[in-house]
Amino acid sequence: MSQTWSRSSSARWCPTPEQLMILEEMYRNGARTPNAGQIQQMTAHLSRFGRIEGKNVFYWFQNHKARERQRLRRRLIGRHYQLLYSAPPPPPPQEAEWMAMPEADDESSPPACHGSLRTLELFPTTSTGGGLKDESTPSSSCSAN
Amino acid sequence: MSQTWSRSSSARWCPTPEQLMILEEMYRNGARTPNAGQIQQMTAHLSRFGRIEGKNVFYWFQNHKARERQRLRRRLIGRHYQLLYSAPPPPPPQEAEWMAMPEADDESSPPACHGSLRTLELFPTTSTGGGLKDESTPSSSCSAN
DNA sequence: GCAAATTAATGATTTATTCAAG
DNA sequence: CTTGAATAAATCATTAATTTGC
Repeated sequence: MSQTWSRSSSARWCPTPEQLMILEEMYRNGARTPNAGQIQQMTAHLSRFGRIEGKNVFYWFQNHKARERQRLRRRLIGRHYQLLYSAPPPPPPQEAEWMAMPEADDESSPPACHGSLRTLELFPTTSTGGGLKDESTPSSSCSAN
Repeated sequence: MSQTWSRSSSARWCPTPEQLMILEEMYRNGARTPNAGQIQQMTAHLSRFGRIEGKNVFYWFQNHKARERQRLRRRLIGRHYQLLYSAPPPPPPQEAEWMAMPEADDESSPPACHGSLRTLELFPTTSTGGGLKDESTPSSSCSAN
């Protein structure tokens, strides 16, 4: 798409310092994925400092968020886990009854860190709810939704 | 409580990048609520990359599923509140109205900087409701950063 | 000091997910 | 099982920094 924007219109929006400042401020204040209404307002106000459209604001937040995350991720990947084993059986049951858990909470380990690898081998995990046999799993056959 | 998990050995399982990747891959492949047999297999394979127990796998799936759901739910409800006409051409090149997002927030958890916030004057919500207009300062000097 | 070449940032598009509805 | 809604991730493309040679 070599759009020969011979015209003067910049091919793409270029934020003015003021706009950028405001955007960053909003981001710092928690704005992460503004909705249509918010974007409209933001755009309306930002346009006082230069030409800007809603999509620019939308994209800006998308990119900013994604890249911020990306950077964190990269800096964080330097961390090697491998803390080794921790034998003591935590509060939960052993591997024989844990399946009995009716309701697992929803706050324990935030799967945060990601790694970088691109080769996984999965065995046919057919979750057809009948493929495998559950040996000891007593009651509660947690039926998937 | 009784156990004084000194430091080191994290009291709770901490997935290695490889394990996390494999788990996510399995999730993507459809595994949502693996049964005992499946969990055993998964655990067996995952243990090649670090210490892990069946309950860890079980909990991981429970939490992952629950969080995905929660996240989506949040988006949808946020949308429901002001989903009047929000058209969705954010990605598309066409410029019209763009999208509608849930609400501002984050889950990626930026390092910190949340605590005290500051009274950011997010523009007085004056022109609320339609005053969409962007145009002013045609050629803005692109110079930021 | 400047201009071409190279690299780094970052705006804009496309693609792949997710869960929920029908 | 298929489709709808809405991203976020991955990718493309263009602008700005910088590096280099003169």
